[in-house]
Amino acid sequence: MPAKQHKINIDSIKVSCGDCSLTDLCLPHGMNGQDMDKLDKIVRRHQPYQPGQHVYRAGDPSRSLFAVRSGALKSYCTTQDGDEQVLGFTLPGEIVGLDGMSDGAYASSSITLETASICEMPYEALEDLCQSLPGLNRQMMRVVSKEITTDQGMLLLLGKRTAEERLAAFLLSLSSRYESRGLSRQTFNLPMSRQDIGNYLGLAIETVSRLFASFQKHGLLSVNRREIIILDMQRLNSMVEGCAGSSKL
Amino acid sequence: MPAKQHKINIDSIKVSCGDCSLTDLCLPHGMNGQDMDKLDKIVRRHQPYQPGQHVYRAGDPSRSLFAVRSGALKSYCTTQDGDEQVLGFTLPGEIVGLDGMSDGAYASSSITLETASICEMPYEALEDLCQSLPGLNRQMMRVVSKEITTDQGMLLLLGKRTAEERLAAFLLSLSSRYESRGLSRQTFNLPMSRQDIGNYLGLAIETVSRLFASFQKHGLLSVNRREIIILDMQRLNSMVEGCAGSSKL
DNA sequence: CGGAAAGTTGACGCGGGTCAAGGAATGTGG
DNA sequence: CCACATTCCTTGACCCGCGTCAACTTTCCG
Repeated sequence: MPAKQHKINIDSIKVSCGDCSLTDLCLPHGMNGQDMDKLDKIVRRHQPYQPGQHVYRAGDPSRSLFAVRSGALKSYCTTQDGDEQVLGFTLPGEIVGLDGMSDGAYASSSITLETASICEMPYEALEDLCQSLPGLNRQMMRVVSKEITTDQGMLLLLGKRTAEERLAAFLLSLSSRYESRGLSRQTFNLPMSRQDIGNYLGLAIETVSRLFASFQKHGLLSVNRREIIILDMQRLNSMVEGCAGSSKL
Repeated sequence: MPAKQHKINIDSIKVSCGDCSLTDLCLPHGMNGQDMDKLDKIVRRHQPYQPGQHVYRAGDPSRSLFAVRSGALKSYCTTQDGDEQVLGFTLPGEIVGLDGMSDGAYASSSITLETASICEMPYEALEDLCQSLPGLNRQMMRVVSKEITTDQGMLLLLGKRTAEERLAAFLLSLSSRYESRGLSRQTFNLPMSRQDIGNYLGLAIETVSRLFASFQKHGLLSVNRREIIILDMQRLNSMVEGCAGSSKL
């Protein structure tokens, strides 16, 4: 079975940055063909990651950024007393590994939640490329800056919002992110467990479960295990009104 | 009075990046004299900001980073329903304005808590300079990346820690940041109000007040309004054991 | 001196955490 | 194919940390 998978996937990953449908979310935004070729050369395309496989771990020497082409990742860090804090989820077209650029090692870990294909971009090569492509430099800054505002939106959520508002904001964030890559914004599958959701939102798993039940009871959602159907986008939106950064959370 | 202040301060701000004692915290880290001169040329040195004066506001077109030379800033954003979320405090040697690089406008506001002298560094000039100084480019990425890991440490704090642990972590963060710029790590003055602390840590102002009283009662601190003396660094540390990113919060 | 802003302290109640028990889906070996 | 275990999720009962409300004190500043 692994052998067969290889064959299939070697084909499917033979894609250049130019062909990738995620361009406007990923780094090459606004590049011309020639520049894209250069970027294309430094990107390493791995065979697909298995579910539960680490992309990198906290403390690993950091050498690359990773762009998700398909699948989903969970970023987290672990405290000394052993428990885990989920920092975020990465969907196709999004980038992880930014937190490794400060001191040579990743500050967090990143693990796949489902089978994923991922592009690796070594820092050094990116840096060199930035020297010749000012546009890339700016785009990288934009990505990093976006990450900061996203995290800050999350701070607001955790500091000021009720459990209900947090879950609503979380669902709307997923919805809009799926929509922006051409998928349905009403219907989608959660790639992560209740455990992960609760951890991420600073809530007990039981609270998450109760809220899903409550949302369903009030006609906001239809929930079946990990399948979500948003029935009343309006009211869901009104619950998080005033929350900044609904973009990615 | 404003006139007099002007005179005093024109003298005190006549300093080049080379002379600045904050070099290893600020951008010029590891630059040679010639490179420093170039950076020096693009830095705009303002006359001191008055307490309560905005450095920039959310929504303003973003053009520059700002390095704090003395004083202290508060960064915050405002929700649609009017309330404020404090995102962080900026001490001398630290930089704000990173969240403006993503889409041409600042996502947060920054205001002085006390009289402050601040260096302004326009993005464009920095970008140009990065083309000729690869070291600066890397250093900027490091600063931005650091900001991300800091915010993520804060997410952990808000998501998983009790009120007690949050305040302890906050005080230790201030302590180590003051120490790293040559001040006492035991004794310092809080530049911010209880209001700001509570807002930042996701706590009610009354809770903050009670915790200060409790810490004092147990011999951890001496608190007198905004003057803090840390009496038992050991035990304070043991309260936040396991929290990541105690560096800046 | 008066009025406002900042900080402290006590009483009370609720949101959501914790504990416990019980489904439902998926995997595993016989 | 079925017993059985395991993981994930749900639901109920209880209770505690911290937010809310309110009264008071202290400091600040004209």
